[in-house]
Amino acid sequence: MVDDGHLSALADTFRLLGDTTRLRILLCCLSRPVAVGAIAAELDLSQSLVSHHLRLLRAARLVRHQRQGKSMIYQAADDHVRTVLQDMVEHVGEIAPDEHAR
Amino acid sequence: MVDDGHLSALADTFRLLGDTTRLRILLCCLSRPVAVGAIAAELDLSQSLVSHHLRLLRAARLVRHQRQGKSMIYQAADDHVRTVLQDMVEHVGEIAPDEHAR
DNA sequence: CTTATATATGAACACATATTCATATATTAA
DNA sequence: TTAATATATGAATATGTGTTCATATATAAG
Repeated sequence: MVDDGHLSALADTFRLLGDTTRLRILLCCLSRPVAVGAIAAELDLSQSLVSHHLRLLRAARLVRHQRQGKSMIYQAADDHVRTVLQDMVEHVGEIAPDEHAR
Repeated sequence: MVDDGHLSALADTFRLLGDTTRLRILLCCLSRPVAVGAIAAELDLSQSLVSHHLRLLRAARLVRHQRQGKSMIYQAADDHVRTVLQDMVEHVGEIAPDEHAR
């Protein structure tokens, strides 16, 4: 399923989603383009912190950005990203009362 | 999409997949049940390390296990886990030549 | 019982990284 | 040009965590 070449890239991408702050940032721009400052304001985070995280999300192609005047507009890269998030949300949401005797 | 209550659980689960060793372990038992020792042997890892990682994967319900004699047999929890992995593999595999033309 | 095998666990260390602070870069307006 | 606004970046630090080693627990056989 995964060759060694893609293994570290795969882990890198998952690890980026493994931080609540980055997750919030990604979720914040999941369905619409948002400026850096707006993300910081909405999530009550420092501009610097948001920018640092967006840089990492950008490097993993989880978000894309474009300049709009003085602002930089970020949004989730594609539906693929949304699908991964949605699937994991469903996994986490599953309650396992008897740990599934499958 | 995600309430605050599930946010940390979501991040925790992603973070677990963000380590190459844990990913290899999970991939190793993705399509069939495998004993701890067999995983360690196949991936050339110490038994202790594999057990530590399996404990974490278990806590996140990414794998399930059952005793079989002296061995503990582990396998991926369900198809949901496989779907998440498959989706992310596809994301990582996407080469974006035009993405750089900005 | 003892012995062997398989797995789990606690502690310690080494390394990675999220956050803050200060500062740099870029764009727009005057 | 200068000033204001928006974002990016480098350094330092504090916290988190993957790994190793030693040891404990559990099952099976003699």
